[in-house]
Formats: sequence, structure tokens, C-alpha cells
Amino acid sequence: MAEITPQRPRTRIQRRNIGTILEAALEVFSAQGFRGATLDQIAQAAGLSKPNLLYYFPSKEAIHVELLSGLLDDWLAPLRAMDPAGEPKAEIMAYMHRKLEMSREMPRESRLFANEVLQGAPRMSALLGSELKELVDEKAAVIRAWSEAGRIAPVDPHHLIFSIWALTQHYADFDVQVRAVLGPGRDPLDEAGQFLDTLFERLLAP
Amino acid sequence: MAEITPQRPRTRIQRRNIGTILEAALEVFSAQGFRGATLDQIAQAAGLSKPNLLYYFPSKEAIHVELLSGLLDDWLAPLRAMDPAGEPKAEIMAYMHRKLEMSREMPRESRLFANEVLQGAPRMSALLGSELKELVDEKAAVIRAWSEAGRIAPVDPHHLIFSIWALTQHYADFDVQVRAVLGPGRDPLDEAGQFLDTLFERLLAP
DNA sequence: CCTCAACCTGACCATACGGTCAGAAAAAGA
DNA sequence: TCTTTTTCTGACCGTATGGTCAGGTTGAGG
Repeated sequence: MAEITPQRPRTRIQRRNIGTILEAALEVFSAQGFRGATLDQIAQAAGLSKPNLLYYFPSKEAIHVELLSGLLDDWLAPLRAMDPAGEPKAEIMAYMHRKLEMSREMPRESRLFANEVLQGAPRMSALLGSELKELVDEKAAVIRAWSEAGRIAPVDPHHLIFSIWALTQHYADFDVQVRAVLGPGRDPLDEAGQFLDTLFERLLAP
Repeated sequence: MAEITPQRPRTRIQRRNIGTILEAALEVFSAQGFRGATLDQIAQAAGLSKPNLLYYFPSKEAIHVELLSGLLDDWLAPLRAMDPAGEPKAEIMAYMHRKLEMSREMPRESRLFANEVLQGAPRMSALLGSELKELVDEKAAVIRAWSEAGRIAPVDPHHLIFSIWALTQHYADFDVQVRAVLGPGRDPLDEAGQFLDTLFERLLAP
């Protein structure tokens, strides 16, 4: 019996298989939700047997939690990168574009979080109230300062951040709807880039 | 054996129980997703026995489909109500406010749709490509005309509609996240009303 | 090559869940 | 009231699913 824990250094095989499992789990959980995903689906997507999954993770829930916490940093990185010393409008626009880029490059991650939050974030509410809130409050203060200094138009900083989340993640989370409405032969993300440039340009112009 | 179908007029008891079931199903499906909800949960929420549910609906899926199609009209009503003959900015702002009001008054319906679309709309993709697309295209044409007549600033009409969906539904679908970030003692929907007024004011001003 | 730990699997288990059915209870109709 | 139709239920069934386990296989270190 092995007890795969972060204590002992991971072997080559462990690193490979844990990676494979998390990749497969991301695929399945993001498409089906936690409850809708089955260990068999994940095992098949990973090319491993179900008992082998449970050799590396104690339970289905543990895989899910590991995925979520492992991705949270990536998810918040763009906001972290917003530089208080930078040019206000450019910083905010850059943040928006990074988030939009993530909707293009990481739609599965976006849907994973969306699924979790939709269900009331049963496995994440702790992180939302601590890590997330602290980061957002910090950056909101920065935006408020910019706003009060007249370097961007006055806006509620928290809701500005929410609006960036909503507008960018919408194109990942509601992809099928967007494509159904736009019809074939259009690139939703490209168009969104243009549109959101205009939107935030007009919103923030001092 | 009864065969509850729209053919025969519904009895008093049928109307009451079908209503109760759909209300309970909305509660459970919106909170747990289709796969996460169980017939037992719905039965308990409705105060009926599980076999009795299946006396009124042939399957779990039938309940879900009935819910979705029954709600789609309500869901699109605000967009339908946008009047081509009205004052452009006022019409768009009114649409946005109606949608925001729905996030406050009908968050369960919002989450039900969000869940469905997130999973790729397996039980709704037909409606998305037909009924929804046609309505949106029609209203997008109206907005485009306003835009070209210089009555509002130039915007991509489809993405303007998407932005209204994203910004308003965000407050229903991601409610826990919004509340976790804002902290207690604030009314997210109230603040959103103010913020979105500003946002669309600046976006649309000719 | 040998040994030991790490890795993997087929078979199995308990439970949850969607759904069925025979027939009882309650309404409706005559 | 008696009869017929509608409404409702306890008991049951087959399957899917998360998880376990005894033991086999593979790989690493000596």
C-alpha cells in the first residue's frame, strides 16, 4: 500500500499518472459537472483503470477538489498581474484581454469553475471568502485610487471587476448559445475582443 | 391507466399536482443540475410520492424538458418587449433593467438555463438555433438600425445583447461568488443596477 | 539477479437511483 | 347509492456507480 501524498517525493510514474488523471478529470468534470461525471468516464479518458484512479486519489471528490484548488492560482493570475504602478486604463484593458484569452485557451477550466459556483460552490466557498475576496479587495482599492485621481472615469471597482468576469467568461461558459445565435462562420472570441475594447474604452475614458 | 397528455382537458387535481411538481423540480434542478437532482428529492420537495411523480410525467427527463420549454417564453419576454418604435437608449436600458430584475426575482430559472447551456444544452440546442436565434437576429437588426441612424453610438448589436445577458445573469448565476467577494450587508443587485446604468449610459451615448 | 516497494487489475460489494406494477383509495358520474 | 375513472402507493426490479480488496505485475536499487 502506497499512500500517495505530497510528503514523499513523487516518482516519475506518479507525476505522469496524476497529471493524466487531472487532465482527464478536467475534460469530464467541465463537460458533465461533478455529479454528472463518473469515475469510469474519467478512467477511460485517462486510459487507466478505475481502481488505478483510486490508487492515486482517495475518492472522486478528492480529484475534483485537487483540480479546483490547483487551478485557482492560474485563474487569479491575470488579476494579480494588474500593476498599481501601470497606466490605469491600459492595465484594466490588459486584464480584460487576458481573461478573454483564457476563455479561448481554457474554456474547460472556466466551465469547471462555473459549474462549481452555480451549485453554490460547495467545495470552494472557503476560498471564495478568503483568497478570492482578499485579492479582489486589494485590486478594487487600486482601481478606486485611479478613479479618485481622475485617471479613469468614476466606477464602482468591485462591479467593474465583476463585469470583466461576466463579459469574458460568458464566451466560454455559454459557448454553445453564443455560437447558436451567431451562426456558423464567425469567431465569437475575435468579435468579443473588438466589442469589449469599445465597451471598456467608453466606460473608463476619464 | 391514465396517460396524462394535453389532449384531454386537465382535471383540477392534475393542474394542481403538475404545478407543484414543476415548482419542486425547478427548485431541485436549478440547485443541483439535471444529473445531480434525484426524483426522490423532487418528490419530497413536492410533497408527493415518487411513483406519483411518474404518474404525471413519464420520466425525469420529461419533467426537465417541460420546465425548460415552459420557461423559455418568460425568459425571452423582455427582449420581445423591446420596441423598435421606442427611444433607442431607453429601450435598451429598459431591457437591461428587466433582465436584472429577473436575476433578482427568478434566480432559479436563471440557474436552470445556465446549467443546461453549460452542459452544451443537450435538451435545448434545437430551440437555441431556431426560436432564440430568430428573435435575437430580429432585435439585433433593430439595434443596428438605431446605431446606423446615429441614435446610439455604434456597437455590434449581437454582442451588445450578449453583454446584457452576461452582465445581468451573472448576478443570479454566480450569486455566491458575488456575495462572498462583496461581503455581508450589501445588496449586489441594487449596486448592479447603478453600475449597469452607468456602463450602458457611457457605452450607448451617441 | 534478487528483493522490495511501487504500481496495477479483475472481481466484487453496497448503495442509490430511475422506473414499473398490482392493486388500494379517492373522486366523479349516474 | 353504485359504478367507473382517476389518483395514489408500497413493494419491487435492473442498472449504474463509487469504492474495496486480494493478489498479480512491473520497475528500481543493490
